[in-house]
Amino acid sequence: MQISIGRAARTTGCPAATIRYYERVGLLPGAVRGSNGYRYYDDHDLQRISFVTQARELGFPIAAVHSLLALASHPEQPCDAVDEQVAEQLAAVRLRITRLRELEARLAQLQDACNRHQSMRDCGILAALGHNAGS
Amino acid sequence: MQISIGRAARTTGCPAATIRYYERVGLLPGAVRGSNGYRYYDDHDLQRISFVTQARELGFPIAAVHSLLALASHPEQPCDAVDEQVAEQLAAVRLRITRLRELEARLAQLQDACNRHQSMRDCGILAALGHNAGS
DNA sequence: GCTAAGCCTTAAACTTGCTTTAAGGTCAAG
DNA sequence: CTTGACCTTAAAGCAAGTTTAAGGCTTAGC
Repeated sequence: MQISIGRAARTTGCPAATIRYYERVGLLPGAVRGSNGYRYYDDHDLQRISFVTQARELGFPIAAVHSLLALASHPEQPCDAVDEQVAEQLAAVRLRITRLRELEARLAQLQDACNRHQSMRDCGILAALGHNAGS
Repeated sequence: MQISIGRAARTTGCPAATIRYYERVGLLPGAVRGSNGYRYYDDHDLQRISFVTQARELGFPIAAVHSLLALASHPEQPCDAVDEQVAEQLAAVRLRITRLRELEARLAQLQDACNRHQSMRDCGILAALGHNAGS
């Protein structure tokens, strides 16, 4: 069952332009073309698009998705390398969460610094940004 | 007291190339130039560089820093608008934290899905990525 | 049969927030 | 007076797409 790129986009949730982009950067093989030049996709292609989309949504950079795909094409091998990639990505996500929480604390503090007065002259926010108080 | 861009960079922690970039995009006024064409900065300039750097570190997009600077230059006005920007940014950060925690949960699950076996054929990770299990 | 909407094609430019490179002028030390 | 660190500019590169321009296909309605 062959479907056009627009339908593939609606099916997978990955925009058509992005599918073309993934093809260009080698994450997807060149699609089968109709006599009109249109790309057509079957179930297998859709699965691959989903794989890439899921991996990207999980925050894996394009290069990491490349290597996941390469690993996935050798089902005999042990999956240690895949594990490692996941662990790495998990660590990266946790680091980002930590950073963002620090940021959240600073912003909340900034919010407190204002709150009680009306003119910007005495607003703690602008003062805090001015010199490196708060960091 | 005038210092060169390199010293200003070391003092503020903002790389020289980035200071030039901020000047180009209008976050910093054009610096005073020596007869050699070099940029020179005084304390006031350094404060402005710090303001911009701090705001960027807090995740404010360039456009938001622009508007914070515009607001900061009218000290008579009430600071509601500044509050609002901070609140907005805080909300954005909290949203990102939420998203990242979801991501963390999915990745942790993915990690569990493997763990117990050795060949990629049965590895839950690749299976989970293949179709939209796990999402 | 014809037209208009809606889908497809490509290459190339735009986005954000810088960083890096290339090619060259300047300045301070030894 | 030469070496090395610093400064200048314009331009290209990065991630990861998105948007635009200019054009061809296809299909439903009249």
